[in-house]
Amino acid sequence: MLSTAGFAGIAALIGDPARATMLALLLDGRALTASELAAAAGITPQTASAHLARLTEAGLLAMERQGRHRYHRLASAAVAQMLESIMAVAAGQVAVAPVRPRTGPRDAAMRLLRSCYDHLAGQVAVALADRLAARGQIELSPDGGALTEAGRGFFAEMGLALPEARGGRLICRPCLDWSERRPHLAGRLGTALCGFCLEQGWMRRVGDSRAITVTPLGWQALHQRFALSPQDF
Amino acid sequence: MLSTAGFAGIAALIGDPARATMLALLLDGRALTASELAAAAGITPQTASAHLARLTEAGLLAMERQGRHRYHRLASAAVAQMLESIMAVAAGQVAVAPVRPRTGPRDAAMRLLRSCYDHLAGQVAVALADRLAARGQIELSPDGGALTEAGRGFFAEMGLALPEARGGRLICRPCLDWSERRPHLAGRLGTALCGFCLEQGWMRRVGDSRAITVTPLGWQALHQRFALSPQDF
DNA sequence: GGGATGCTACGGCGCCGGTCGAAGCATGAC
DNA sequence: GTCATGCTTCGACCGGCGCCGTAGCATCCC
Repeated sequence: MLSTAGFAGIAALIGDPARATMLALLLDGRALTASELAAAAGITPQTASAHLARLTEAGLLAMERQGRHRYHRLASAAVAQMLESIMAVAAGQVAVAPVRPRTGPRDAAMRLLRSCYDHLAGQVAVALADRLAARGQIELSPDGGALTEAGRGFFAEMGLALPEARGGRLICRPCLDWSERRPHLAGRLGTALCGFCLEQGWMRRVGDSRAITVTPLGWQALHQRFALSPQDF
Repeated sequence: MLSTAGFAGIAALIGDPARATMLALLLDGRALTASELAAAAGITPQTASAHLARLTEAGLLAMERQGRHRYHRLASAAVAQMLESIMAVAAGQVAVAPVRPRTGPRDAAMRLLRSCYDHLAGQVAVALADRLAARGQIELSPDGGALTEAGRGFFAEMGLALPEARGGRLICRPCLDWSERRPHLAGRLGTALCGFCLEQGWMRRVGDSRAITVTPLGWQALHQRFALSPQDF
């Protein structure tokens, strides 16, 4: 077959626990240094260096040098989507397993709200998508989605600049959440909405994790715009 | 992190060349026996048996016994989509590599038209999607897609029964083609269209490969309905 | 029944690759 | 200049896993 070799090679790269941890850490779209990634994966810098070189060589990561630091990030959205789809399958088989692994408070924050490459994921993100769908502002299915005229007006009134897609239609790609197992907003609309929430000060990244917190101003806005309150979660 | 362990485990399973070959072979959605898969992967039946047991255990494959045969197939569409997304990334890095691996006639047939789990892929499939988009019968983007009113009428006139999605909208998920690097029709519409072409005798599966050929009747229909001719490829 | 076929369980061999220690280069701080 | 920091390269160790041979179990044919 044409691409079986490269196919298995890519998967094998992701298959190593240390590399998988680093890739998962980069899934929020930010760029991290080799040292940070090494510490996160629990390996020495020299080992991480070899891993990062292979990942970059394979086209999964992109690297840019800045002074004596070298920042590594995911090479493309296609890579992020691949990682997400693997996580979705992995989460599915966890659900089959009888043992539900103990989840600490850090995981709780991650499950509530987090960044997913360039958009929002977690309970809040799923709830947002649900509200929009219930109001007929978007239409979602496992296979695709669309923004309705009502939705277009809603976002315009909110002050969110909506990029146009070919054909005059805005696109929202559903992204299967590994914790919720429900689709949420990705695509151009998901990216725009995520950026808007951060710019407006509604949400803030937490430390060096993928977790995101909603600010008091954010809860006010979510309540007003989406009828969502903290006690809903 | 919650799912890093299982995440790497899934990828490691796909990372082995023998298992990757078997999974790629099952990507057309059919169920094959352990012996067939062993022969395709170039390993002995006992080795294949161990591989298949692990893949089934992990929830990637489903197995059903029928007499003294045991048929293995992909466990879900989520698994198929995961494999496709990995192939898309793998194909992308091949394009970066300067060496274009030699492709035989079998690969040529695969590139022209093949099945992709439950829908069509390859040059013909991409051309079909292009025609529909150019006529305004569907709207495609890397993130999602939708069937327009014009498209709904077109398929109804053709005699294709269209399943309804929630919200009254039909969904066509774009699926990035590993050979063409362009989106083609997946989702409910893609599945329905693939089944329709096979039922009408427009296309036929070739042997035990994923390749699909267009019958003379099929070329006639493709010319009439989509203005596509064999010399277009 | 006897024999053939499809598949699986067990044991041992061999090797790929992940790991770290030590050393070598860069870049920046002073 | 001298030193410190961040990262990479090299060499060697070794654990894990893919592989097959042999044997055992289930199913079908005659």
